[in-house]
Amino acid sequence: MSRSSTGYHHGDLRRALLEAGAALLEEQAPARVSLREVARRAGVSHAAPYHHFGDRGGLLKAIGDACMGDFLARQEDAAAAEGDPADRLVALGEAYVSFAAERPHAFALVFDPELCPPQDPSPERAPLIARNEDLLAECVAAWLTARGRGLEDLEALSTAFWGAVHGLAALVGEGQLGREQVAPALRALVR
Amino acid sequence: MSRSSTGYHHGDLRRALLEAGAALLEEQAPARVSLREVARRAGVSHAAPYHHFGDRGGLLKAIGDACMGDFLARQEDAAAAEGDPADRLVALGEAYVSFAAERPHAFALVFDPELCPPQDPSPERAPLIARNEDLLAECVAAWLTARGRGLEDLEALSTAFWGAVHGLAALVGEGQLGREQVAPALRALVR
DNA sequence: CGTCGGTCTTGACGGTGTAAAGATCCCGGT
DNA sequence: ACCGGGATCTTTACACCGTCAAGACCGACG
Repeated sequence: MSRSSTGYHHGDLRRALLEAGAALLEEQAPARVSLREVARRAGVSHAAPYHHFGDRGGLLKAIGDACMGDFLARQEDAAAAEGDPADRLVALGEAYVSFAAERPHAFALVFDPELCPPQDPSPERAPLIARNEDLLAECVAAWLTARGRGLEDLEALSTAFWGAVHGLAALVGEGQLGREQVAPALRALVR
Repeated sequence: MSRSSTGYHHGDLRRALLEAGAALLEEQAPARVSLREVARRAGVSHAAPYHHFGDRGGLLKAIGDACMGDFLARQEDAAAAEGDPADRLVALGEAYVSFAAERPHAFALVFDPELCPPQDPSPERAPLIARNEDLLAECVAAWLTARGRGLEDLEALSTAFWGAVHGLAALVGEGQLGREQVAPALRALVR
């Protein structure tokens, strides 16, 4: 079960399909990545993917899990920086937005409710979501205490900040906003 | 060119297709509304739509224009209410979000960059967009002056508020957020 | 009354997702 | 050593989709 392709049996088809699908996703929107094209790029027949992922949704969901990992990793890098809590919050937001700007289709996939249903996420994805929520709440809490405010509004402010950051990211990813408009908006938000 | 369907010539096919498409959009995501199903529901052959809309994208774009009209109308109703500028801002946001919650597929269509490109919007849509931006800026400006602040941050704060409201709407429409989480978040935002 | 142009239908093509059946190969038990 | 079972991959087939080309139909205008 190694990497050698012995002709008939591929050896590592699952990974190859995931990579081909991810590559395709960088070029086209999730709705446009087709099972058959992914199989074509992986050099196998169009029905081969069915053994590893139940159907098209399964493949896209698995790709979405990988994208979610990248997405979280970028946010953690940004939030790991030292500095003023307000700057950290802005950095987290800019990381969120920059992912959506640079990989709009991956971003769209991660939040596609049909492909990646937020209810009962995959076992691989659930911890990433939890970690992301913790990261957000932690940054907001640090910002609150740095401003001498209590934590009674933590939840409301966390979802508000998530909303703001997610909205800016979506608008940039959809081409409604220029990327240069994001930083001023974020700075205005954290006062 | 009236409403009678004389058997062969429909008489008002364009409107009928728009209505059938809009109805289908209430049930399914934009990616899943098919030209053929719309034609089926309108009682015509599968190629009939091509005379009125160039292709599938044309039909979806026209439906999207209508949805944008509904969307703007709802925001204007909300912002027309009297009261504290902060409350007006919250009301505008809740109208924005409630549209996304009640008609998630219409909301998704309006902001779909492939179907409804934000660059060179249709002549029917452009004034709606402009009106919407004015409405937002006006509400934010009133809120700013009510709080005794100058208007130097108007643009940044307008896009920040747009982002927040759009993000909350998207997250609710995608099922990531419960609708009951929105109002507290909005109130926390306007302080 | 004829014919002309717009409206709608029919039929075809290539692409898609999916299911069923067949081919091929690896692996474990004898 | 071998051979049989099960996993992997291919082939074939079907229904649906968007799109195009050709034809049928009808209203309107000469």
